[in-house]
Amino acid sequence: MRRLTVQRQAILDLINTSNRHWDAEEISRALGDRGESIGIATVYRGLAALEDASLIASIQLADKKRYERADKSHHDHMVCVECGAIEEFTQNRIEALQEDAAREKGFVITGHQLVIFGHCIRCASGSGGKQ
Amino acid sequence: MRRLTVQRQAILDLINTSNRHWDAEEISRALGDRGESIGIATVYRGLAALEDASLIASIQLADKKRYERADKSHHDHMVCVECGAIEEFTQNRIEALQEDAAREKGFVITGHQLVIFGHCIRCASGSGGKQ
DNA sequence: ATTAGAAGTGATAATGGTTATCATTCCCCA
DNA sequence: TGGGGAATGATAACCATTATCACTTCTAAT
Repeated sequence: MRRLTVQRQAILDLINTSNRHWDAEEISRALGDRGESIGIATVYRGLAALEDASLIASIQLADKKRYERADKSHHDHMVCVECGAIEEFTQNRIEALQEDAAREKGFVITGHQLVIFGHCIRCASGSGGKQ
Repeated sequence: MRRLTVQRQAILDLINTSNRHWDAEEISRALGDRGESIGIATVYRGLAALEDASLIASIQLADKKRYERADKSHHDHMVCVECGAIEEFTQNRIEALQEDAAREKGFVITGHQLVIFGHCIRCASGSGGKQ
C-alpha cells in the first residue's frame, strides 16, 4: 500500500473500532450510513491493500471473505452454521502441531486457516441465535 | 441421495480411483475424455449428493471447492501457494485440542477445516513445482 | 404390467462476490 | 510547478455455482 487515503482510513477506522467480522458490502453500507460513502470497487481495493499491509486480518469463508482487526493476538474461528455467528478461540498448541506437520513434509508455512463449524451455544440450546 | 445413477457412479468411480483433489470442471472434462460426458449442472448436483452421502469428501478453497475420496482416514491439507499442490497430513492431537476449544465455548462441532498455506518442498527448494 | 409421482438430467439463464477496465482525480517530489 | 504514479468510482466482465424448466427415468402401489 503506497497511500493511506481518506477512504482507506475510513475503512480501517470502521474495522478497528469494532469486534465484528465484516464483508465488503457491510463496510460499504456502514460507511454510507455515516455519510462517508465509498465506491464498492474502492472498498475491495482498500480491504486488499490494508490486509496486505497487515493493518487488518481476514478469514475466507465459503461464500465470501470477512475482515477484522489485526491488533489482536492470533486466533482461529468457530462459525455457527445456524445463525452465522463467528467466535474466536486460541489454542497455541495447535499452532505448534501445525509446525510439526509442516516440517515433516518440508513445507514452509506462510499462513493457515482453521475454522470449526457447528452450533453455537445459543443455537444448540434452542434459544435461537443472532437476532 | 435417493439414486446412485450412472452419472453419479461415473463421478464416484473417477474420484475413487485417484488421489487427486478434483474441481467440478476437471471432473466434467475427465469424464468427457473417457466418453462419459455429463452436463455440468449434473456434475455439481452429483458431487453435492455424493458428499451428502459421505461417499466423497471435499475441501473449500478460496476460489472453488475440491473433491476427493472419502475412504481415507481423516486428514487436513497443506496447499502450496506457488504451484497449487495439495498435500495431506494427519495430526490427531489437533483434533482433540479443537474439541477442547469447542467445549469451552459450549460449541457443538459438526465439522472443521484446517488448511496450511505455504511453499511445498519442491517450490521451496527452487526446483519448481507442478509442471 | 400400468401408471402416477418423485427424482434426475441437461441446456441455459441467473446469481453473487470479486476483479478488470478506463477515464478522471489526487498527491508526491524532482 | 508540473509530470507521473497511485487511487477513485462507475460499470463491465469474470467465474464458480445455483436456479429454472422441459423432459426423461425410476419406483412403488395398484
